[in-house]
Amino acid sequence: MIELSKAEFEVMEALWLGYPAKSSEIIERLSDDTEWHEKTIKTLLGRLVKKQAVRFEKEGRIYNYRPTIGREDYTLKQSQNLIQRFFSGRIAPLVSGFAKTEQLSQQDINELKAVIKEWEDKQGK
Amino acid sequence: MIELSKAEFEVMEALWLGYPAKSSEIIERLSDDTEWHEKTIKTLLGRLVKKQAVRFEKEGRIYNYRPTIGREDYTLKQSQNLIQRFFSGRIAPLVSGFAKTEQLSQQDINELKAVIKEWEDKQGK
DNA sequence: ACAATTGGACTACAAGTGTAATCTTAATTT
DNA sequence: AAATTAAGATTACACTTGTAGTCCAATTGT
Repeated sequence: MIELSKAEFEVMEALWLGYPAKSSEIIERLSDDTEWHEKTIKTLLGRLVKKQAVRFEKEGRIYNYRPTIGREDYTLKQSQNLIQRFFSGRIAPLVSGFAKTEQLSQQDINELKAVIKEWEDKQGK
Repeated sequence: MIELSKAEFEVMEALWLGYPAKSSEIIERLSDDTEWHEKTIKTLLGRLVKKQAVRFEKEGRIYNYRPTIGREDYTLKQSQNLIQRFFSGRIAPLVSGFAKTEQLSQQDINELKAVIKEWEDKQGK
């Protein structure tokens, strides 16, 4: 599985916002959130290509980048990994921890209920 | 906040199992799960002390180590951090992802329901 | 008492990461 | 056309991480 550093993930976030995208566009998008130098972002793009998290097509001397992995896939796998390491793969202890520290809103509860209902409907049939 | 590398976390796991503990005990505990050389574990312990995740009292020329941070605290904070970065701080999308990939068992569902009930009871009153 | 072992301190070293700067070449500005 | 700018490639450099090895002093075994 492809592993991304924090900084690399930030660049992926910018790319996931819309692609294909030129480096100038990615730099532009990131300028809202970070103070990174243009050169830094280019370096990170290069590393992402090397890791095969990103590929590109040349258009003249400019590259059009696009992700090779989906945000959903990546974040879910990383989450599963963390939950495996920290909570032996069970998710309830994590939610319970959130509840204890007042991190759960009514909206979260509603959403969780919806997820549960969906799961039960699928099982039922 | 104290940041631990994966290997460092493994050592913390061994220490959290029981403390204070001498390095020989920690090495013994880790020998069940890993192939690490004794020297490797000593190095990691040293780094943990430097990071102040662990402290020790001397007993003669031997050190008795103990954690300065709790497992619960650490894992919850790291989880919150990940959920913040990946899901804008909302937990339902994560649970939903688990559901979609068949990672949710009946037991998980029951536990989640219990967490929800507890939350609601606390709110209600 | 001397040798071997053990605990901890210090050193090592490659790969990964954050954060660019420099070099080369092509495009754009004046 | 000459100068400046911009894209990408290459190089840099300190810090972290994984994974030990070496050195020294104390302890233990014989």
